[in-house]
Amino acid sequence: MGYQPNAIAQGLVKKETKTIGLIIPDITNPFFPEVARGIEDAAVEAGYTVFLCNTNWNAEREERYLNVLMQKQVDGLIIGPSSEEVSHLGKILDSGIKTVFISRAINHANSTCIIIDNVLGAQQAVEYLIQRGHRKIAFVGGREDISTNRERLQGYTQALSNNGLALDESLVKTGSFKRDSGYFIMNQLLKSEACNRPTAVFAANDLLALGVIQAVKENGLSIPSDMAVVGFDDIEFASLPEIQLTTVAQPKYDMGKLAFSTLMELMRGGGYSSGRKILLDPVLVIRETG
Amino acid sequence: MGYQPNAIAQGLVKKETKTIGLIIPDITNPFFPEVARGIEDAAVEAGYTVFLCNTNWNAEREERYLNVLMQKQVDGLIIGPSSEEVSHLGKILDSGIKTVFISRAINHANSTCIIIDNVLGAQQAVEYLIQRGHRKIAFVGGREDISTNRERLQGYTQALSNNGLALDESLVKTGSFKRDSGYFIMNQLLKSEACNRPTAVFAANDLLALGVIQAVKENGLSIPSDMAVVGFDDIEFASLPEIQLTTVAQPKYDMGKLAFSTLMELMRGGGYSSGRKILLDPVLVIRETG
DNA sequence: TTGTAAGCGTTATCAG
DNA sequence: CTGATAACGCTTACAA
Repeated sequence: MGYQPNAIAQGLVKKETKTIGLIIPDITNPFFPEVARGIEDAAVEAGYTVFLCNTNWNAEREERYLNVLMQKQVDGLIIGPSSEEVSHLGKILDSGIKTVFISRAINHANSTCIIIDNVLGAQQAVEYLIQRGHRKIAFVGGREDISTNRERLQGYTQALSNNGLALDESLVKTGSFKRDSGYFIMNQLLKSEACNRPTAVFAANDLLALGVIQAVKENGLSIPSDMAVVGFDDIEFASLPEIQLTTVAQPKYDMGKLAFSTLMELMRGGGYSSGRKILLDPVLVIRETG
Repeated sequence: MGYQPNAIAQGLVKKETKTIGLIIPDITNPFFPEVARGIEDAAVEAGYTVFLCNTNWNAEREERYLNVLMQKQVDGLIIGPSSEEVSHLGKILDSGIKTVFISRAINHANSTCIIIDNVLGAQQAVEYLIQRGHRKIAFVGGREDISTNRERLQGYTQALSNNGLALDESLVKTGSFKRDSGYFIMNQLLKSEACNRPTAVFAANDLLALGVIQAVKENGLSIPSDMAVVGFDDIEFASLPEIQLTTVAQPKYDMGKLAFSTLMELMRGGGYSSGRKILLDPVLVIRETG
């Protein structure tokens, strides 16, 4: 007869809200909506509502969302951390609220996280480039303080040294994980004498790669003959016929599903899964830009 | 001293949760993240937390989210409806919860909504195509039962009749608002005899246009000489140098900000803004596909 | 089986 | 001005 139970009062007594919070750094990067969809599909199926919060790579905003969600007694949290500044994140862990980290680990002993093997992925990408004959390969990265970036950089340097190539610091540039940053960095890289220029670029994500490609084309060079470009993530647009970006694919949607089921285990009290690090395998998708 | 007020108990007595719900049909379509960001930025500034829910164009899921959000006593709701089936939406309005509809109006007397003039936008796009000499222009639409689609179709037919062109039913096709749907429809359209083929396509959104373009290219035709394509929305990827999609732009981010400030007015009890329909102006962005 | 009372963590009100 | 207390709407446990 039109009666709606009041979930607030319910939550007060049951100490369970059938609600989880999802915090991501950039809803505008197609990578995150894809994992969010995986999480949401799994959550809906299990009777949960997910509250998606976007921090815009802003640590303050992240902390604020964290507090609000905790106050609101969400039963669990899935966080794609926007910084390595773990002081506020550590507080969460210690407060006992069930949390799963995605896409990047944080420095906390028993944090549960689901990440991709960034080192391996980057290494595969760069080794592929080397195989194709490239010797001067640039690294165009995102934010320096983000582990994702550090790990992909590590894979890059590892691939170089595995193949007896020296690391040229002038070919390593970082900015933010956005398209305009890739565009800006690549334009800088192209300013140097033609003989010192890289012949290939490994970009730390697809958005950066898209910016790199734009800069390359605007400078009258063609891809991949003058400049090979490889990205990371395999967002949907990477497969467009006009783009055909060679990139390291992450299982985005499945990562989301896995994140929720792992959180579910945690919430059900399966303490054994706490502190678990789940490492997923990347796969290099070869298309036409590199 | 580490004390966190319990927002649940607070909400119970204060009947205010400093929380709003945002329901959108497809987080995977870059159009929505962009408006969500506008909403979120405005909300955070005003001390609100926004709970983003993605219905996947699924009316059942929409209703479910609606109920949960109502139970949770969100102070307000911003909804991008995923269907015109307003029975459950009407219930919401009648329950008195402050609501702003975005991107499509619903059939309810005093609903407040922020929409773009779809008829005008489509008309501009198609008239541009006619101006460029096209006589056989196809309409590739999204879901038939969505007003957005109907209105854009209406603009299309209006542009034709304004210019003394007959409406050819065989050139009007609808599916869903996704890329694969555009791809599928265009392939069908290209099956007909070359002489009956359209020379231009107006797609009801950019995702569809991207699918159309893919089909056209795979059939060995070039754009825009063999087939001109115009989209709708102006998502970020439309401006990529490889894409350069001609499209009808919507002020996505500002639409989000406006949606929140309008909701704020409603929540503050400014009854005068209830039932208001805010109609935004589209602008045709001419690039290289048409 | 049906009904009543206690308590969840706040805030707001009303005596003192 | 301060400190005790009712009330918010529900669930659950226990008594009738």
